[in-house]
Amino acid sequence: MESLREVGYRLTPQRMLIIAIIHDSKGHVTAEDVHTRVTEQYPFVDISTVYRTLQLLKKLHLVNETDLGGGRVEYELAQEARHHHLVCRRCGATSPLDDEMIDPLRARLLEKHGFRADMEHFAIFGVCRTCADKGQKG
Amino acid sequence: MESLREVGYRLTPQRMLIIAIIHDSKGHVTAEDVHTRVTEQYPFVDISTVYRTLQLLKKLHLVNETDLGGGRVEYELAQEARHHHLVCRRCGATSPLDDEMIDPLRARLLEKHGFRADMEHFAIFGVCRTCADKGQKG
DNA sequence: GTAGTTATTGCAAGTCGTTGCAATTGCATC
DNA sequence: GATGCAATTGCAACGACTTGCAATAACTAC
Ligand SMILES: [Mn+2]
Ligand SMILES: [Mn+2]
Ligand SMILES: [Zn+2]
Ligand SMILES: [Zn+2]
Repeated sequence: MESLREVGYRLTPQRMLIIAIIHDSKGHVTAEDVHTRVTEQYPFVDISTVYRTLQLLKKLHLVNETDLGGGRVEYELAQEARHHHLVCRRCGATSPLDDEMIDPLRARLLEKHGFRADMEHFAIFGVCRTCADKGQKG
Repeated sequence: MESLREVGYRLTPQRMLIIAIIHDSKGHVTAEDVHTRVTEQYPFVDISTVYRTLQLLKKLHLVNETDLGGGRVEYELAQEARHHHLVCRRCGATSPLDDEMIDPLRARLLEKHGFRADMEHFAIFGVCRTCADKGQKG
């Protein structure tokens, strides 16, 4: 919470509120979600401030940003245990995916291309088992 | 080119032009690129028609859509050989990535989760070898 | 505590992309 | 080749997010 100041950023009431809200949120929130909750306590905060703060927290790797295809980007506290999401194009269901599933790819990219891939919080689109079964596709 | 009609869509001059432009383009183009070239030949086509046509071609798996972080989405003819892109967050360089690198992940997702992942044209962000070397990070 | 410096904010305007709707047009049928 | 109907288009309005800028306020030094 004080970490912002340690890295040379100013600790404003807006930022404190936004950070607290992100911490209190279970799972993903949109910028609009955050803005709604911020203005309950501090009515004059502009949504652009929320967006700018989220960008800052993302840059500092304190939050992850992901587009799960819902029309608005989602944010989440950067967890200890990295995870990702599978998103079904048919039914819209999302299920979490352990980072171990994609870690081999990260290793391969580093080994073969010298590329240090972030892959902090991926959304992988496709068709879930349930929908594939329904479609009799094999 | 006639494939649209075969699948039950109407073949309009706008669509024919847009498809021809995508075919003639080497590599990625933005909707604005396409619109600019369309209006050179057919001045009254609206950009919303370009967007709608690109969405349609994407749905039919004739083009791939990807956000490489450049502020506008890029489109590309769906190639025979699938590929992806590595994008360096520091220098902005992008390099193509053979699908073989991520195919094992696709297989693992199907095997362990029954999930048929698309992963048609991924953008993977991170730090390229050159930038990592410059930064003396190991 | 005051003053000065500069980051941050709120606001308004801008950008990229999507969408509702009435007018147009492709295409099937006669 | 005329008629009818639904798909498609152009246009304008909208939605999510970003950005320029002047006013404000956090921090630093006294
Ligand atoms: Mn998540
Ligand atoms: Mn490509
Ligand atoms: Zn599903
Ligand atoms: Zn680089």
